[in-house]
Amino acid sequence: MTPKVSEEHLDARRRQIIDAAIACFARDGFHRATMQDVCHEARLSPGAIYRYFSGKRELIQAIADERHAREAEFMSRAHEVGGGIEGLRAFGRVSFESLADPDERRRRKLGLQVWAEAALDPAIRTIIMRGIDRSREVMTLLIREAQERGELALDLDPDSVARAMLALFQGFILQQAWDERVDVAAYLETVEAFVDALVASGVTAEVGRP
Amino acid sequence: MTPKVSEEHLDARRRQIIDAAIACFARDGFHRATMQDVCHEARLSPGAIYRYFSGKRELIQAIADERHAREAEFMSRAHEVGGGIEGLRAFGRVSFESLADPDERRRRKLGLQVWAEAALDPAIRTIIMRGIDRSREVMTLLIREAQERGELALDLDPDSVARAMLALFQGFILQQAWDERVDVAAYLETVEAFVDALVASGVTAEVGRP
Amino acid sequence: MTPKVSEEHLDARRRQIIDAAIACFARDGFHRATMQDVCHEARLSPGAIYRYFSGKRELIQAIADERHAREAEFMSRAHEVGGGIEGLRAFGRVSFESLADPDERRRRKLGLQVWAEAALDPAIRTIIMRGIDRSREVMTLLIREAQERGELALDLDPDSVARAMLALFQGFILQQAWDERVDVAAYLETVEAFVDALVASGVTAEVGRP
Amino acid sequence: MTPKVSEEHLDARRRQIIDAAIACFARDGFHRATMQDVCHEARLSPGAIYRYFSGKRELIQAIADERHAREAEFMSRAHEVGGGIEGLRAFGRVSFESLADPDERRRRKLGLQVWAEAALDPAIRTIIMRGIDRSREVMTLLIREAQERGELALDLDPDSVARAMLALFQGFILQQAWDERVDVAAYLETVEAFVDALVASGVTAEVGRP
DNA sequence: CATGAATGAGTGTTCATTCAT
DNA sequence: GATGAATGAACACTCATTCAT
Repeated sequence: MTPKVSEEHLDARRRQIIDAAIACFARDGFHRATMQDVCHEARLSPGAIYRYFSGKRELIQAIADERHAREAEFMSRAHEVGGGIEGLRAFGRVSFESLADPDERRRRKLGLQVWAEAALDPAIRTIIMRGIDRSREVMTLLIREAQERGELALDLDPDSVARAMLALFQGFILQQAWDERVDVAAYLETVEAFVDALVASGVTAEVGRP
Repeated sequence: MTPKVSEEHLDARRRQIIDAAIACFARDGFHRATMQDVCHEARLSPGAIYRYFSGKRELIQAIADERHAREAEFMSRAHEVGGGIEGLRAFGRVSFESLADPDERRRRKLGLQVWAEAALDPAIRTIIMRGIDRSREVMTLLIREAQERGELALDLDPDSVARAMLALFQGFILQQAWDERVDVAAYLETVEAFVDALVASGVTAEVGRP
Repeated sequence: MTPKVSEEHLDARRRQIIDAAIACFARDGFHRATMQDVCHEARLSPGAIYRYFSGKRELIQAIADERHAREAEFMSRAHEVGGGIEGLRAFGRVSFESLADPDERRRRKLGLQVWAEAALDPAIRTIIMRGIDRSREVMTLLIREAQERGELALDLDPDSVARAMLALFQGFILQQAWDERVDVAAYLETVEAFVDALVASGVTAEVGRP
Repeated sequence: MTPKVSEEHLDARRRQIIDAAIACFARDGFHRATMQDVCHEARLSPGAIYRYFSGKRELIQAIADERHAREAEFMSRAHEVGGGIEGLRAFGRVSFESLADPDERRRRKLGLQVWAEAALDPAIRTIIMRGIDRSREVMTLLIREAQERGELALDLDPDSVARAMLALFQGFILQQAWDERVDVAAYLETVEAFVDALVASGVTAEVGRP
């Protein structure tokens, strides 16, 4: 009647399985990787895995969920730093810096599989959209703040700018998934130059007005 | 004695099969879509399809190849318009305008599957990289031209800028794959605002120097 | 109404197809060799082949039939030479000498496929049994003649001796199918020594009787 | 925690599958018999069978391997009886007596399929040659022994005689595969008469020499 | 709780055969 | 007569999932 196994044990098992699944899915993709592969990687039997997850689909969703939670964490950290342009910059820096970690890079590669799956499976889409929409909202907020502070031109559509900032990150993830050697630092510098230019032109425009 | 069907017939069959495959793969993904699905969609028997393609893998590669060819066509069109910033702008416009076509949007959605596959399968990667690297090279060239003409700041790394421009496009494809309702026009306007800002700040910097 | 194509043409086509089939079946076996293989080997289309043979099965049967005819020819040649032991010896020599020809060896290898098929398919069995039973009958006859002439002991069962002589040939075919290097001449010599011994002991027994 | 089934269970399953395969393959041949047939015969699912054998090919090889092991057993039994001619005779008797068992006869019929396959597939060839070469070596040894003891003429080539003895057995297997009704006892008697004759003529020759 | 043997529907693919041209 | 594109019923094999132990 009372739980025979501690809560920690259960959590540890879940972690063990999710980590194994991440390893397998990142290596071979969701569809080529088999549940047997995950079992071997986790050093667990199929029965054990099916005790924690109802099936492959749920395992994929759990992984997508994890990514979303991590994304949300980045969000909050960015917001702590400050508002307006400064917050936006912090957000970008935090995001790109994470790509230096090879472990995170592997996760991102898996993230690409999730993105593709999201385009086909509404359940996955809902999960990842929660994270991405949240990011966009935070950025939209920061952009509006920047506009209010006069750091950014008022005629820019905050939502589109947020989408563009997001695209600059997502596109880089793609390019890095295909070729590990791309220079993160140089790219980040360029992204910051974009922001600088946007700010500069905004100010100029402001100043230029009578 | 010569019932050999015409070359056109053969080409038409190939098209028929590829179109059916695109429909199926875009709907269900490469892995969930079965060859039987493709057969039904193409109203052809398995044997017929295997006469034109050696297997599912080759079908996927043929589709990836097509995308690459289409991409290359966009390239050349952009280059015709002009050099420097003007060429870059044309390139963006042509690319984004294509996204208005619902048929092209379906293809882009499938393209996302190809991107994910490319991260796992070197053969697919090679195919799509041909197209993407070509795009990047053309853009890098246009950016260098713009720098020489004084349209763009000299301290920008042309390759990274090209990557960023590409990312602005790729990221948008992603976002559109998840939510069809995103506003293409507004996004394009913002991307152009980015370019304007970059040009403006480059000129200013130039002018500002003694 | 009148045949547009000469009888010779038809026969030539049949030969062309059978030869191609022999080549393919000897190389890969009946089951692994495809009708397409036969088509390529014969430089003919499937439609053409199906005009001459109703299917793969009939093609196999036609090949088995050919072997039977060839076997029957050996028979008659052996009988021409003479009766009794001399005929038996001639029969053996003719049979084994044919194995020196590499082309015939290839045919024999195919013959092994036919033997295996005969154990499963009554139609094939009937065909090959016609040839083999005929051989046995001829040999039984020769053995009886030899017994009547006092060349062979009377207590030998003619049918069993014929079976044994046949087995000495068939077993060698098998061994040669697995290893081409076996020494035909040495083997033939041994078989003849067997016959000599049989004759010698038969004579001795005869002489030994009061 | 330890639901790992016993080693015996695993062995029993292997047997169950091999027996089912033998039944199917003997009935329809390797190529006409489907894995589904084997599944039904074994009352097991495809997945279960593929847990024990990697494919149809391995199943065939396992069956060939079994035959080889059985052959080797006959060998050793024959050798126990004695050396020289007596051993050779024992060898023949043991081999032919086994053919009285209908179960063994079914296995021999399947053996014919293996022989045919061996002529095409080097892997199968290697397996069966191990058994057959071993038999030949043992027989060659016995023949040499017989020659040393003066039981057999010295001018006989031991290897060829061994081949001939083997052929007498193999050829009979063939003939029995096509027609079950052949008289094993009569044939064995004839084979023994051959050996008697060989011995008699050898001794005579020996004695006849000054 | 965990195991892993077993399931069986479903996969990509083949190939003997047909038939419009 | 001949062609070869097309058919479609199998085929060998896989793998997510279950359940007796």
